[in-house]
Amino acid sequence: MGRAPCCDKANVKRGPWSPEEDAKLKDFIHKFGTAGNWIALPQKAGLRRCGKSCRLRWLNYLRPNIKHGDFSDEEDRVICNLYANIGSRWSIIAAQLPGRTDNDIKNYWNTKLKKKLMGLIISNNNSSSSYNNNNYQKKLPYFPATSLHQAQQNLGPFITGQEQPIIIPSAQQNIMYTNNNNNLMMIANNLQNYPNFGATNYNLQNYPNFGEVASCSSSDGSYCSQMSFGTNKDIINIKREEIMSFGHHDDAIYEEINNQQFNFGYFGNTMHEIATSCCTNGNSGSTTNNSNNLLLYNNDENCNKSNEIGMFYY
DNA sequence: AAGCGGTACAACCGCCATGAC
DNA sequence: AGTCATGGCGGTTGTACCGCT
Repeated sequence: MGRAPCCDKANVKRGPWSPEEDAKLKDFIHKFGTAGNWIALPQKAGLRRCGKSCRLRWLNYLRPNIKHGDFSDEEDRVICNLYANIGSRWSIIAAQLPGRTDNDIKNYWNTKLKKKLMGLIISNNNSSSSYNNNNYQKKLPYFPATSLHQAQQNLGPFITGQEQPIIIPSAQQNIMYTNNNNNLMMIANNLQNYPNFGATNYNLQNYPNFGEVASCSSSDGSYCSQMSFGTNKDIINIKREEIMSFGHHDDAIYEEINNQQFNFGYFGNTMHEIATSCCTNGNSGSTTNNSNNLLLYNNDENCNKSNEIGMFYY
């Protein structure tokens, strides 16, 4: 037996609210408040609506001082910053933006802001030139680095000091990078669509040298096996064979650091694997020093590199 | 003008936490 | 301590609108 419905679904009106209904709800709440009981409110107010529907209508549209649309750059920045830190906790994000509702912010993120940020992904075969547009870059939020101490706390056992390589969970969602022009990119954010990914949380945006320099190089001319952030000391060794074999090891993702394997996340069972490589011009395998593109690929069922998801430019 | 696809956003659904009893 | 009603929340859906063909 399931939960009893909160209202008689057959006898309540659904769909868009009419101005008359809005007026009734506003009038009632102004006179009597909600009395702490939304379920009983519609009957008292003479509305053929579910109590939950009344609550939503009031909180999202009728209560005073609600703002709609026209998100400012500052609001964009706050949303991006918080999303990068806490994910889709819309109510918490909304609490930082007076007049904004969680629903509004959620819709804004899903329909506009995410695309705005992910506009940095270069689709197949496109050149990166359009992403050098200054007008666009100026609007990007910037995530300042904090302390090494905090970074070490966040990274836990995976950072042993600046002299040591660190793991970059390259496919972890919501990781922000900036280059030396303060241009920000969100990398691999689309991987949030793989629900089991991210079993381990990292917060690399607090790594002190993030926000400074990002570069990519090839050690043997055939593929990128190193990415550098900040200084030459901060080398991320990416063993491409491992990255190319996402999902091969019990659906886990490994990187090898100092001859030790670290598992830093899982994909679900049904996804096709993802491969990465760095390159300068969108062609896999043609990597050169100081490239600043990262390609993501879908792999097919046989784990052969298939179509490109997109190229991240940073 | 009609059909179609894409987009934006209001509204709904269902799960979960909380508090009253 | 257990049960249940309610509110809160995030994900998803429905639909109006718009631009393109």
